[in-house]
Amino acid sequence: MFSIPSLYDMGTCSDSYDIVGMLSSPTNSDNPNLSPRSMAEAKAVAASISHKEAERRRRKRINGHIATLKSMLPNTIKTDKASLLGEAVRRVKELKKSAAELEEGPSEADELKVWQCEKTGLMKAALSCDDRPEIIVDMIEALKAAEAKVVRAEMSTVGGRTKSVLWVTQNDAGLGPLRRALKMVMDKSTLEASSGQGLPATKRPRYYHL
Amino acid sequence: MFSIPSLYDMGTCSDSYDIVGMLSSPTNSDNPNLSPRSMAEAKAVAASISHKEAERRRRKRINGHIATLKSMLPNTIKTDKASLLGEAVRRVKELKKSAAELEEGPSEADELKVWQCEKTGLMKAALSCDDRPEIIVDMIEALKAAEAKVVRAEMSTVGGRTKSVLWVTQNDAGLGPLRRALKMVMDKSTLEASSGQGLPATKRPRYYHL
DNA sequence: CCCATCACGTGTAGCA
DNA sequence: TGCTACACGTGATGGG
Repeated sequence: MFSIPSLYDMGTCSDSYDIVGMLSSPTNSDNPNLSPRSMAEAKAVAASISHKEAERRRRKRINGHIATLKSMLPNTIKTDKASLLGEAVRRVKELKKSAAELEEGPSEADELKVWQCEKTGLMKAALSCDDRPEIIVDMIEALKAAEAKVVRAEMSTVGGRTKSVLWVTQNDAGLGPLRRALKMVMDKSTLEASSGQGLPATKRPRYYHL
Repeated sequence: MFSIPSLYDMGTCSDSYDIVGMLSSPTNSDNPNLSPRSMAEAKAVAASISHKEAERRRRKRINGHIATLKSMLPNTIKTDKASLLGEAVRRVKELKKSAAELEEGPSEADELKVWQCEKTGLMKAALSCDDRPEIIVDMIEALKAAEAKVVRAEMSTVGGRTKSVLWVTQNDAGLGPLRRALKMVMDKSTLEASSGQGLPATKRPRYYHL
């Protein structure tokens, strides 16, 4: 199978012991006419040490990165190299998830999701629909009517679409009212988009657009 | 790229040529009266095997984590193990920075920063001040006056304080008007906080609070 | 060719 | 003493 006889059979275990002696004694690099045997061996030795040092450098690079990695995520316990990399994996995964949550922008289709974040205990809501100037005010009013206290919000608008992600403090009312309130906001947005500007005159002429 | 498991992973290629033989042939663990020489050697061999396999497992753990790391950050070029870890460092640093930008919550002191994001080309603004119900409406009006189109916003409120981070499309007006507009919003917030509710009656009685 | 990278086995130091 | 984790040197392999 993996027979590699040619190379090593001859050299037979001259792995390293005598080479140190060769390294210092002959030193015939400048002298061209010398035993080709020792010349070849000297070359081999030089290659070996070069290889050794290269590998050393490589290890230093890797371990250096691992060290900085460990310094920047205060894992404290489990200073284990493997566990540390596991932690790094966790962090990067976390990053990708939270970044994808909103940064990916509003979705093409209208969407409303309301759920409970078991990590923080807060209620969370994500809503994407057509953008319009007063949507923020409508959202504020809807949230007030649902007695929902928003503790954090992220929103983005691109290409006439908008997406909002809300963190709401838990209250006894639960998810239902929050979902209904936001659904009304979303539906109003789609309605106004389909019918050509059908708001009578009761609307405040002032535009609130973030 | 790396990881050529084919050769050694399976039982193939009995890495330890004679040891397996030693392992099975003497089998003197139960026999007390035997050459103590060979017993000691057998123990040593067993220890060596155990050690070897343990190290193998450790390597597999580390490389496994590195593999998942590489799979989840599509670095494409530079599949190098060291460079990969460098990329991971970059990503985690990025995460910590963007997370610290707002998630750390509003600062204790009033603060307004307006700058240019060279990465996205957008103008960015971060503002933290006392919270009040109509601050969002005020911000909207101020931004409209400054002709600033907000393309993304993150805001959080905790303990009566609020912090907002805004991404604004670049316009010829530049950073100045944007800064001035937001400064007025911030100053109004601090003013109302110091004087006990000093708004006349011109204010809309309705509260807009996200 | 040489160079860079990898997986491997081993020596060794801390810890139960 | 056994176990765990680490750094080291070495053979093999693939790409300029």
